[in-house]
Amino acid sequence: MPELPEVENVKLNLQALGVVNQRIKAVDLRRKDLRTPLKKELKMLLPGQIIRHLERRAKYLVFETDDHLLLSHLGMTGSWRVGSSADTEYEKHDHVVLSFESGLKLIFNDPRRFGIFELASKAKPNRWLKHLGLEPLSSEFHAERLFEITRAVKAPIKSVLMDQRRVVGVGNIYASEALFAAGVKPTRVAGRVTRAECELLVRRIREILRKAIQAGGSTIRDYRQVNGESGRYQNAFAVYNREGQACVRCGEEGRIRSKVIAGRNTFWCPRCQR
DNA sequence: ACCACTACCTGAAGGC
DNA sequence: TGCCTTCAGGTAGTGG
Repeated sequence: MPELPEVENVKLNLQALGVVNQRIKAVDLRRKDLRTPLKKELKMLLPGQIIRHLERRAKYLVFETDDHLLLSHLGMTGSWRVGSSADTEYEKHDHVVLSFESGLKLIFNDPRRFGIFELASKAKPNRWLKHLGLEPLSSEFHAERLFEITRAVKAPIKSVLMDQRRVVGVGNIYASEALFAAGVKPTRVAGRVTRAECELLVRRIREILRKAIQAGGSTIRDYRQVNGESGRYQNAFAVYNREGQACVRCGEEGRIRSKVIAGRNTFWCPRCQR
């Protein structure tokens, strides 16, 4: 997916469009399900509600309205784009349309339909949010904390970074990139990563996520900013999808290796990462 | 309890 | 050109 920087970028784009404080006019569900059913309650309960607040939690967009929470997850291929009430043409895989009284329209497109669009209660813990771990850009995410949560773990450090119950927002791309930047090999048993390395990992993860947000995220294929433009951070990848290429740090030809870890293709430089 | 692996779905790219 | 296989920003669920 869309990892933290992409979702954060969508949030910032929507905030800049002035979605907060707008009143929802209609919710158009153009099919019956994404990863989970698109329930009729969305159509019944949302019109008339004002969006009071919009935040990102992990890789979820959380719209807070007067009486509800509205959760949006982009899955692997989801994107929100702007339209206006004048638009009546839809594209393939446009599954949800949120219309506002101002005339603004938001359209959710998701070819693979791994995304989620659901109502949640303000009062009760939500099934999607309740097991989420540390926000990497918050102060709760620091070297000592990462050191603690990795101690008993025998799985590779990359799995911990991607495990949303431990650290949220870091997905397959940024895990490889952060491990490279910190000089830590993705296959290292998490429990054997040193304090000093945790220090470096925390710093690099933060740095890379921030830079990626500033670049509008990474577009591999489907992800788009809300204005339809691609992100730009894919141009800054040091290792992701660069198997066999020269390492940007040590310069040696044919250095970047890849291997499946935690079910996902993983990239690293065996010379720069230990 | 932990960890690796599968399934969910569509479309693009590569091999033949 | 076309058919077949593989792979892709995620993650809940499973089975060892």
